[in-house]
Amino acid sequence: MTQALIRKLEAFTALSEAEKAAVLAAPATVRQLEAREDLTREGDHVNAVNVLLTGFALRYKTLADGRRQIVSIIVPGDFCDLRAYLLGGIDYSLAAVTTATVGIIPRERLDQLVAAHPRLRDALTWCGLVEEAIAREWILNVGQRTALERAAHLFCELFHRLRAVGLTRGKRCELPLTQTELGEAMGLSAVHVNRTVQELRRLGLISLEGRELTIHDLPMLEAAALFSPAYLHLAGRSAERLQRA
Amino acid sequence: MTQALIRKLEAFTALSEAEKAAVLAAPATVRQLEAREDLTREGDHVNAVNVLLTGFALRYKTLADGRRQIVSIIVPGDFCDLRAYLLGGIDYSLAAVTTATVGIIPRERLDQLVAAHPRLRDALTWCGLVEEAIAREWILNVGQRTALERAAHLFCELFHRLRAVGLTRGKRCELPLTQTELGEAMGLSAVHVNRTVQELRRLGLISLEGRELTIHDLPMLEAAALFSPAYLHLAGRSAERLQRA
DNA sequence: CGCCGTGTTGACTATTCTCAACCCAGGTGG
DNA sequence: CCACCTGGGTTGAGAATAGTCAACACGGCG
Repeated sequence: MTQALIRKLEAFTALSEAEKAAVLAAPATVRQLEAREDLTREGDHVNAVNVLLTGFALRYKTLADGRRQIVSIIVPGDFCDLRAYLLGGIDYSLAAVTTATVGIIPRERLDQLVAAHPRLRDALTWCGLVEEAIAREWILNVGQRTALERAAHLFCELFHRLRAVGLTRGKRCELPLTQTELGEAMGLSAVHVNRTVQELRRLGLISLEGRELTIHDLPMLEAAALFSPAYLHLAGRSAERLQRA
Repeated sequence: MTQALIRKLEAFTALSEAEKAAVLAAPATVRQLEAREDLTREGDHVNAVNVLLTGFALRYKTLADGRRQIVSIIVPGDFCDLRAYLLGGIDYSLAAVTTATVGIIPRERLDQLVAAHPRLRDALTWCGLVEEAIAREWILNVGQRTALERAAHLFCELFHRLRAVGLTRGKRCELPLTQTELGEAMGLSAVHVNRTVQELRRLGLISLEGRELTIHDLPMLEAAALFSPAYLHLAGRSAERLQRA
């Protein structure tokens, strides 16, 4: 069930069988989330680390008057709150989009894990760095890209991330967000998202129907998005490259 | 010279004299940067960790056609590239705004440091989490806030962060960014920044002249910005609170 | 059968951008 | 010592992107 996580970690470094087994065994319990259910609210304090196993989730922040911004999309294999137990209180909320399952790794268990398998510590740190890199790209996205570029970019990112954990089928992948939610992720109104998506369809770049995204021409979509996958750091095995150096 | 860093870390946990001494001694060398000089470029690979000791710096990303987005403002005590040696290549560039000095901590030295003082490892991880929290708030900023709110928010954040490391004098602090740069940080054009700053002045909330920012009424400015300092995680000593729990 | 959530469309508005000009202070070279 | 040049800040006018409001369509579910 933590397959996706292992697959992701292996983009950083090859894992031994013992390490893989340790990761697989890490979650003490698994929790089921209903669609729309909150896992965490702003201000909560956590003492475990949650890994998303199946489904989609959103990390979001709200303003006092209700405006909401989605600050990350969480897909299987992603951590919901890596190391967040070090913070006094969490600064975001986290909600499931679809029904979802999360693996709960208690803090002590994580400590044991990295003590027993030192390379996993680096792997987890790397996960945090990638998350941060994605956040930076999102700042660029909302700050500089036009609506069309923004939407195209979001679709490219999601597709690459899902492909990295084996959740694409050919040119297709799941995309269970409503247009309102897509708008909250891109800093656009729902109406404008609708028109923008239609434009991408009209250009023959994508189809989006029934919670499923089809990318007809990924290179073209990437060009339209000014997308370059480097920031996802999935290109492979940076740990190994380091060793050789 | 790493005073600011120590001060910041102490917002997470009280440090022993030995730990403070270790942090002070961490930088193997100090490098001087000219105003506008790049420390890092997209794609670079680093094998050390740089701490900003004096001056201001910017982390930024660019689009193929030249659009530029500043993704973080780095003030004394902040890391320029914490743990970035784990990445295959860096996904951002980093430039000094003013003349600046950075302390260079080689990777091995950092490893020794956290091995000798385990609590410092958590402190550094905490720094990374705070950085990430700031990035999330910036997504919210560009995604949802109006131009006026955005500018007010940026000023509030900077003031709080500088105050935390002892770099404010009463209601004043340095702010050496040009209006063009402020625009690149907020996703606004330089012209619009100008009009927005004037509006904040007209409201009597701030003065901004000669690279110096004065906040006449911080509570009012915070209200105008929908600012709440929780995300900066400076409220103190989360490590201690954890222990008591 | 009717309701609700989501997607779609049109008409109008408004925030923000672009372009272009101008000002001013500080630094440089003659 | 002064002329000039440059980088930043400021202003105005017009254009464009994106937002708002309101209505309607459609499908699934109670």
